[in-house]
Amino acid sequence: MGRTSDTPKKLQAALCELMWQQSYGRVTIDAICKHAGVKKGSFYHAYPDKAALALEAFEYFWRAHSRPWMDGAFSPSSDPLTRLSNWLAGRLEKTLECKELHGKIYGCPLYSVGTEISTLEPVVAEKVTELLRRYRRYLASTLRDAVADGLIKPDDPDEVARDVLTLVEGALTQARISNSADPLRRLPSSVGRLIGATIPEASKTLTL
Amino acid sequence: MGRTSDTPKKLQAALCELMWQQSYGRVTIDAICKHAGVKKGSFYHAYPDKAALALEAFEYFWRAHSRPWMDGAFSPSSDPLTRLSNWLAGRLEKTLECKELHGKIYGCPLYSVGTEISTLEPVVAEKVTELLRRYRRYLASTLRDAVADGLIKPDDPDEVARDVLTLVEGALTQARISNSADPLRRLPSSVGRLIGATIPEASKTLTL
DNA sequence: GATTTACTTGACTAAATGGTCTAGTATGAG
DNA sequence: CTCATACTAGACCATTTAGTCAAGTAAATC
Repeated sequence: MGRTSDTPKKLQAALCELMWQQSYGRVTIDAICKHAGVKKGSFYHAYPDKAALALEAFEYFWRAHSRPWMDGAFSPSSDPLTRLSNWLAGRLEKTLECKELHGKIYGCPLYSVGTEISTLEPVVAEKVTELLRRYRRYLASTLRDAVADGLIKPDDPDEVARDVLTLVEGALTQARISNSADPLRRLPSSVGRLIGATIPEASKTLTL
Repeated sequence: MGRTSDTPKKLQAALCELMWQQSYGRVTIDAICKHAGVKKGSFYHAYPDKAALALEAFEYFWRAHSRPWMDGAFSPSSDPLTRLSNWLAGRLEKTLECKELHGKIYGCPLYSVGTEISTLEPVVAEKVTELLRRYRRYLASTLRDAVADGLIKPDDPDEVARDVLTLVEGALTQARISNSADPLRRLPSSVGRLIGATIPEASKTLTL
């Protein structure tokens, strides 16, 4: 009974984009509504406050962007090291596209927004931590495959996966701060150093 | 002529601490003034706005905290790998102290504030980038020494220094988001993996 | 000690912002 | 078709916030 609505989805997408480009704190409720094409009354009908929306916005971000993209890049149909190459090359490419479009590098919302709200909204920070864990699984699985294929030494793959993710997220953050893609360009060789292997050159034709 | 004043210094220290614990955007001018024990008129006499103060606050942070501490940890009187060990152990120790005191891990203000303001205050972001460069110098110099001492392989020390800093800053960010010191505990072995050496156990008695 | 000038004070303004409320509207179920 | 109900609209209010200003105060220099 009653009507249905895609207002929540619109709000999630709006907050997602705005807090990624600016910051969580800088995005006002009015701005979210305006960007989503939704009136304030509808906002407060859907969510009690910004934090509640943020919680779902991160899940939306995962469902709509991260997961599909990660599933493609980390498809077991590629060699383990090629998966890593795909992943890194893809992030660089997307970053460059974005810079072309907006003149600014935004990095990864998990880290940028996560740091900002960690003292303010612990619940949202926990969600971010969970999403980071999901990312890590792709890496751990890939590294296990690499060990199985004899491509890297059998260090603890879970430990190394953590390091790789930390390094990549760190580089994305660096890229945002300095508004330069250079930290990302260095990643293949850096990650290679970390796992003790050579990450293959990215195939230019890859589209994901 | 006229009177002198330590208002700027008080404001720098206040913003430094507040934006580190919370975030740049969340800290209001009133809060800074209150925390510094300074009235608003004095604030605007000293600085045109928050960004101008932030610029000097970061320099204050460097002068008063980072530099003295880094100079101690990276003293060439220690072995290169011991310097790294000192550095990592010290950050962990400070982090744990802070958590004991405030119940929260704050990470590194360069990354946390840097990400937040990068789209808003490019000038401040540039200052952050410069400070990160200063950090990197300690690492590059240490790695060069390590190569000279035959402790690590002669990879490009500047490149590796970048990676080490990125990894450490990434771990600090992770620690802040998850409010856990675990990412920092893993650092010695992670950094060791990255540079291809074993970082020695930290000497517990070290005070810096 | 006089004087000049840098600094301090705190009340004031205007704008932005989070949040509320009531009247109205569309739509799914019977 | 109609009715119950989830949703929408947007004016409205109370606070918070950045920034101003004019009058007052302290100290460095002569």
